[in-house]
Amino acid sequence: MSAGDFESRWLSPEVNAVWTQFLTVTHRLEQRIERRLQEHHGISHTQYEIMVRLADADGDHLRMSELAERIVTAKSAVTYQAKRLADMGLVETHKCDHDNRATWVTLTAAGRGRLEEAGPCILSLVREVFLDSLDCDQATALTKILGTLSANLDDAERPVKTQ
Amino acid sequence: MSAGDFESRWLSPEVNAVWTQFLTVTHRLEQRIERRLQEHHGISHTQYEIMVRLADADGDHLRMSELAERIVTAKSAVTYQAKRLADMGLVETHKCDHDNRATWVTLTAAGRGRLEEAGPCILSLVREVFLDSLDCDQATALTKILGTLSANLDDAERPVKTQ
DNA sequence: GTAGGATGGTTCGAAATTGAACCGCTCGCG
DNA sequence: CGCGAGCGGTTCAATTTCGAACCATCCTAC
Repeated sequence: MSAGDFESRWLSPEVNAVWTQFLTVTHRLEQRIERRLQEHHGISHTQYEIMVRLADADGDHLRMSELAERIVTAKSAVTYQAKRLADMGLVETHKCDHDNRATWVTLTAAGRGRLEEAGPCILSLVREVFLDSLDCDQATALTKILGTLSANLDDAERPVKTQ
Repeated sequence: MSAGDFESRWLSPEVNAVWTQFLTVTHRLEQRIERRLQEHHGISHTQYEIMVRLADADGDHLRMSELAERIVTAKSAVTYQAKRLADMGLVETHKCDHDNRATWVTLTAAGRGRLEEAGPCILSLVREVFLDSLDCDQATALTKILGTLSANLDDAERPVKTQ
């Protein structure tokens, strides 16, 4: 508590416990989602997230790099997964008229169908294990926490453009 | 708000936004940690976590499966990473006297040294981007949230032993 | 004791992710 | 126009992770 030198380099035991638990809990949750999705619906969490973003998008389509940005992965991973989803018939790819470089990925009817099965299934898990346990104060706190965390990450990402 | 059928299968827009942001933010944070660790200290986040758990443990050693449980990965992944850490000289493995099946993994002096460099580096990142932004209420809310989330995951993990 | 089931680890193959290298296309500026 | 910078995607090798199969050891009950 008063060991300034210590505190500045490491975390206090309590804070450290919170941080460790954060890591543990996010991993465990991720694993449960992954398993549920894989077992019940034959898709990975990444593939599910791709489809969710497409369904949210205007006209059910998005470019490769837009997808990469939204699901926070490398572009090459999106190329790979889009191919797999296309093989499954859940997604289609075609060139964009306006920009010959771009590749559109669009959700097929089958893709939408699969999403309508999988969505409620995994959302019920998320609610059950996570969201439903929050009381009102906790929910607003979590919202705020995520907001500032997001903003901090944004800031940290522009290394030079400071100010 | 009143569309009961809708609400029960999907998430309300606001809650959905929180959930999406949760996924995004955890991914982004993970990536920043990974990159920082790799660039500045030549180890992956998994390897770092292994060493942290060892340093926390009594006598600086832990068995393979204890490690697997604590960092929440498959046993085979621990075998793999322990081998890599051993190649770097940061860790040593030897058989346990009491149980011939078990393999002890212990932190070497070099490992402890590396950890003492890397720890403050990544913890400062975590504080800067995450922990320091929390006010008192948010911190206690987060602690509680993580606690119940953890408990919920525990419950969900015993599929049969209900009651 | 000893058979059978559980526990601890390793090995193997399959799948996924990453970053770098690369190609083609677009756009702005002279 | 046309050149060069930068964007959008793909490909490739390297790394990591997972789960299943497997072996060895331990332990309990008979």
